[in-house]
Amino acid sequence: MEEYSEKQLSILKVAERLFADQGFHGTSVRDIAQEADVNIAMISYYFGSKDKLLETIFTYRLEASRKFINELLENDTLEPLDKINSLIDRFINKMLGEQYFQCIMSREQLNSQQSPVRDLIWQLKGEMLGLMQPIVTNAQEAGIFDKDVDVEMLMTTLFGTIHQVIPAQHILKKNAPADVTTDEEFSVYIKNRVSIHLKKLFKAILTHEF
Amino acid sequence: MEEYSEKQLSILKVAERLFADQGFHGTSVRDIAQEADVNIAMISYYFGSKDKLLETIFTYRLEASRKFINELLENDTLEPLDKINSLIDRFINKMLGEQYFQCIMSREQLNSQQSPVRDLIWQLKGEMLGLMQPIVTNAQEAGIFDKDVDVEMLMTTLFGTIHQVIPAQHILKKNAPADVTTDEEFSVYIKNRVSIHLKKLFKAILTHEF
DNA sequence: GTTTAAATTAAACGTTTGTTTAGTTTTGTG
DNA sequence: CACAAAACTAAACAAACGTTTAATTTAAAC
Repeated sequence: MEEYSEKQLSILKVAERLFADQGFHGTSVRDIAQEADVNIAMISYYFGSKDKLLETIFTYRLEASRKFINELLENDTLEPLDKINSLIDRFINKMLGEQYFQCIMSREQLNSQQSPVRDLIWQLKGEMLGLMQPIVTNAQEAGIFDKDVDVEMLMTTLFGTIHQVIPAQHILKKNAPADVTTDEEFSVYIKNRVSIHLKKLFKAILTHEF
Repeated sequence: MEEYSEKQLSILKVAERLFADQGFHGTSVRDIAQEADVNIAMISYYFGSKDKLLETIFTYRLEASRKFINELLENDTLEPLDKINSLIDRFINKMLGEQYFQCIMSREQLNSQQSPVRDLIWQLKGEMLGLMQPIVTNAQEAGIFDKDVDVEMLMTTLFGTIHQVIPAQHILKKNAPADVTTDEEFSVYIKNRVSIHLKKLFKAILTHEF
């Protein structure tokens, strides 16, 4: 784990935003350099290449995701459903808190030809499945959760819903209550709405209660 | 609605696949021309430009989607839940049957700067919400569905789950039963698995039954 | 068979791409 | 101050990009 200078962090931040908004190939290093207010050559100088820059963003973000997963594992005192609910809220907060990166992930996971970045994505997804699976299995054996649950599909729904909410925010903003005006208010509003929705979904499927 | 020659259709087909696999900016017109076995100049000759080519793919596919929606509206004799189930199955079949195009949609809906293509996507999504909303509302008034349902989020989950399944198929293929070997068998298997999952989800949320 | 339009081609167009070079400035150290 | 290493810059690089041109072949109509 390296440390990055302010300038490097500025490049990473700008690159993440532009890659999210316009795609990797839709963003030129000149765009990045201009918005980050650095010389073009600095990007190669710091990160080696444009590809390596993307990889740097990924290792940087995914390292944080690993920490995030390990923190989730420590909450071992909660009831199974509370554990699931806590997990849902944390996922929503994490993913909506790094929307630019999640956009890049959405894009990169679609690439057919395998790449270092693509491999990292699916490896992490596997780890997240491995996080939820035992919680569900244990609760099933304790007779708390329904036996007949497709956990892999449930995770797909969790990620899919959040990944779908991110680009849909323009639309959701229009239909939001009138008292939601600022960006911060909307952020709270949308997180809460997704949270309620997903918790209801999971509870219904896992416990057959409402 | 125009008719396209075999050569034009060949270009459209190849372009759709490559745009899905590598992204729009990640695919060059030379790539498309080579794989479609036509001269590079033919793409501009037929479609005007690379951008127009993408737009052509969209108008072509979205026209079919409109027909698809109208067909759904005709099934007016079914019970509300059967109507929802039919809708789920048709969506799964449609979207998994045109996976390349759905990949392109997944990518393009992430673009921040508005474009003809982006507008078309969200317009269609609005229409699909408008398709499901009355079904749910009517059943709610008849006391068949739960009053407290976030239909917009439910649609988000529907699309999100299917859009997430598409790139996850490599992984899901590994964990598939041993008797699923051919591509056709896997296609049936995965459609069925998603169908069961989503129907269960919708039934639980809408009717509080299992 | 001749003529006219459409289809097709190879080559070239001017940009833009990511990257590198060679030179300059800044920084830190003895 | 002197000096070496790091940081930074403007310019140039070759390659790839989407598009157009001008010439040629094919097809259709009379």
